[in-house]
Amino acid sequence: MSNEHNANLLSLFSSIKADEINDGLADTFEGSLQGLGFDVNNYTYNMSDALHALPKFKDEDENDTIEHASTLIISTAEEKIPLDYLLVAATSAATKETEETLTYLNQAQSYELKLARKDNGIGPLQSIVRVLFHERRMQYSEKEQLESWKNDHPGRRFMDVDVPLSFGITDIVVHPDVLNAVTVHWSEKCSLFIKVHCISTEFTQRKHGGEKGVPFRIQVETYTENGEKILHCAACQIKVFKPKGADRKHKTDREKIEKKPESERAKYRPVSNVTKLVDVPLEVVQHYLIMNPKTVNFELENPPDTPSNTPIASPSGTVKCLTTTNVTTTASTTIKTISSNVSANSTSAEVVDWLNNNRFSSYSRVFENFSGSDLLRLTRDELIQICGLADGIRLDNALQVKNVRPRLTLFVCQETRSSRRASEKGEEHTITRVRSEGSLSSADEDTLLTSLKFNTTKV
Amino acid sequence: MSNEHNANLLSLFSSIKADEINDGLADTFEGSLQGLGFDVNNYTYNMSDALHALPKFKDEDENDTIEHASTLIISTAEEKIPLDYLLVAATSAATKETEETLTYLNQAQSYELKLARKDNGIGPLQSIVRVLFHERRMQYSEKEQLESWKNDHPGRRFMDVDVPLSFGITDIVVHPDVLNAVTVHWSEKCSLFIKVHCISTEFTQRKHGGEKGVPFRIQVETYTENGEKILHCAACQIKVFKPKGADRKHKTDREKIEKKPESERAKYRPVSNVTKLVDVPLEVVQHYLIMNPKTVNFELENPPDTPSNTPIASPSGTVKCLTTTNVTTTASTTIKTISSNVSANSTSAEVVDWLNNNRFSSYSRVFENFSGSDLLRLTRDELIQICGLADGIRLDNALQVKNVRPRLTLFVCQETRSSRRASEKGEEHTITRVRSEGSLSSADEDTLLTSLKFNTTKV
DNA sequence: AAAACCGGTTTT
DNA sequence: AAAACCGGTTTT
Repeated sequence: MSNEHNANLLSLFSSIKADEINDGLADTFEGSLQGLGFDVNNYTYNMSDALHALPKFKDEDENDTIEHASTLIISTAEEKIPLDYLLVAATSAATKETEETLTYLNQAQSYELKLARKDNGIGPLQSIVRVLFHERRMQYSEKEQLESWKNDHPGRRFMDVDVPLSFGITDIVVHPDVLNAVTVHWSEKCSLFIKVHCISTEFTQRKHGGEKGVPFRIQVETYTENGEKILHCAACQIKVFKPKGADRKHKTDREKIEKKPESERAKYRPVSNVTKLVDVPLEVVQHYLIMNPKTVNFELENPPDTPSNTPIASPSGTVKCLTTTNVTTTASTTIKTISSNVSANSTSAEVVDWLNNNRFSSYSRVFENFSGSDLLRLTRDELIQICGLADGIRLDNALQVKNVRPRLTLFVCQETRSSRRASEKGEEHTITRVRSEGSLSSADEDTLLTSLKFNTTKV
Repeated sequence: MSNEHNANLLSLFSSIKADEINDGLADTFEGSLQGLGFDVNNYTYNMSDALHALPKFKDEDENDTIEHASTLIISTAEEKIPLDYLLVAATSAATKETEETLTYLNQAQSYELKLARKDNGIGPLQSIVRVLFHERRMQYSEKEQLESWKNDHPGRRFMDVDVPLSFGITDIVVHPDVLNAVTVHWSEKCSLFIKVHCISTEFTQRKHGGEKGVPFRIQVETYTENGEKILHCAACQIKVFKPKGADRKHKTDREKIEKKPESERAKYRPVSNVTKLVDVPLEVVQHYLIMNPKTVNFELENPPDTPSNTPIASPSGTVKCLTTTNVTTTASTTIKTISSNVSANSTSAEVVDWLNNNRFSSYSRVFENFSGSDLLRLTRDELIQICGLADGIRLDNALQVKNVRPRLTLFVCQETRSSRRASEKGEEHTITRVRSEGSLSSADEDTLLTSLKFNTTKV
């Protein structure tokens, strides 16, 4: 709750020598974090590289001890709020005990992600579910990778939530500019069904077969209801294959392990039908911010129990959001582009008016005899055929948006098709209210801005 | 020699019903052509589809007999000028006797292509060596495929001749706009060492591993010295793999065949260390012209011995080039862009002048202290680093051109680097004169225009 | 759904 | 240079 101690973690990092982290810290970490299933080297390398990337990093500070950093990370591994995230998908048989778990997913297939709270002390929560690159190397170029993927898959998202299947959620928020994350509001426990659309081989260098796919991670961060403070974070490593690819990979993994002698086999993790997301120390979450120079800070609750004489360890150190202005501006611009809308009751004259008012005037002749329902009946692919790729997608998106709240940076996910699908299946769900109207508090807005800052440099 | 009978083969094709060719003609052909190693169905399908593509094709002409076409093709299979082309690369073990030979090549590796004349009756020859798509489907979109490949590989050619290794050639002509063919002049016999840079998987639909690569063909056409008349044509099917891929493919083919029972194995072709190019009836060569509506006719010698009452079979029927004007105009435009040139003796002032006069003025400051030899010493990659991809390649190309003959559509290949490489190796070659000066007769020009018309719609 | 194929890539 | 790996694709 306290904002008075704005300790900037960057100032700590600038006092640690990178080589010392690489050489000595990994060993120190390993014993403490291995039980959590972390690839410790991954994090230390990340941090080392992040330090190199920082403009203010100074080699002459090498006299400082590394105890600070060590204390920092280990201390925050203690959980203050017990939360559990479980991905219902099997782990690979080919990962050793010393390695992080690896879970194979099929592209666009729905997998259940269970979020559960194990205490009763606090109110409703909101969680951000992200698909990130698992490797430092890729995280550095995340913005470019996302941008390039966006160009190759116009109108597509990195990940989606299968809303009709999901339950226990009071709200779900999908920002159209943040392709790799969604925010869900929930209370006691909930199940999200997530679909990942990007596949691991799309980010390899040559994009030809034969290359190992790039690993992603699914990361869940949980914040207080107002989104002001991060409470908890956990993640698991995944690889995403073309449909059926995950099954085949599981099979070849099994065959590979079965061929090994018993002594070798003992080194591997037992396969599990579900993947438990492993806690990420909240300081490590900072790492993703460091990756991106324009998204510097975020707010922390339960700060590290570090001695108060270290640069970072102000007892309740919270870091206030900084550069929110640009984000808000850009987002509200986006909103304007799809402000009013066509309904199934619209006449053809109203359709033409709407087209003209929404920069689709070059298509008003094409659609001059279309009623609202005629237009709404067109599929995305048909719209693309008629209007071309870019405008077709834009028109489809515009037609799907039901209500738009001005001045708000959030968008509603396209519930119509999903809901229809759900009722066809006759499935029952607990509250799966999709937020489509009403206003948000400024606190809500802050939370999403935090979300934006994690994953994009310019929105 | 006679130009008086300008029988247009297209007029014949428009009188044949496509279905009849598909249904009956293949059988008729098979016996006659199988000995030549042709995939007869391939040609008949090609022709059938070509007919469908012709605007003037008329279904009501179905009363015409198919005898004409049958006679036409078989009669021209008789060789009038005995020529032999041999590609020194092994055939696949996995092709059946009923199938055409298939030869695997590694990308960018030099393979010897031996051209030999078996008579002494005629003067010097010129041959066009092309890399084409083997399949009808791909041939239809050849222009688009080439264009797209060009964009993905700026400054690269489909195929090249390794000039230092080659011998017996009196001249070699590489047109910068025709990426998939070269013209060589020779007399008795010669050996070209050809390198193919495009690989078969680059033209599959998804470009991911797992897809069978698209087959190409190497086709050699030989013309009279003045290039006016085609004497002979032969081809072989190839697949091009990334380096070493051909060797691996040969190995897996062998393993695949060895697993089969003897009865099955008998159906396969014996492997050969060399690939003999199989004669293509000259009328079939027309097929490639039909593929492309803008490149209609070419000149024929030794016309088919068909009855004179058929539309096509004028006894010495030659077809005169038609739409040469566009080609010539465009080509001479190209020439202007690299008209004057920098020599090793140029002063830095002359270099700047040249840059300014050749639309490189934005780089004249960068190179203001470069003498001609300084500039010429830069590698292609260095030029790209300095000027960016497009201009770097353009500058490299411009600098490599030694002499430019105005009004001529031919360009000299870049002999400097190759020659240097050759002398380093200390290899001996017979006359490998690269044409770099002097003028060409208008007959030469005609030949190359023919070349152009085969492979490009707009030059 | 499972198995085989395919050819680029990486390892040995 | 040869063998194994990799994961998308095609066949069964």
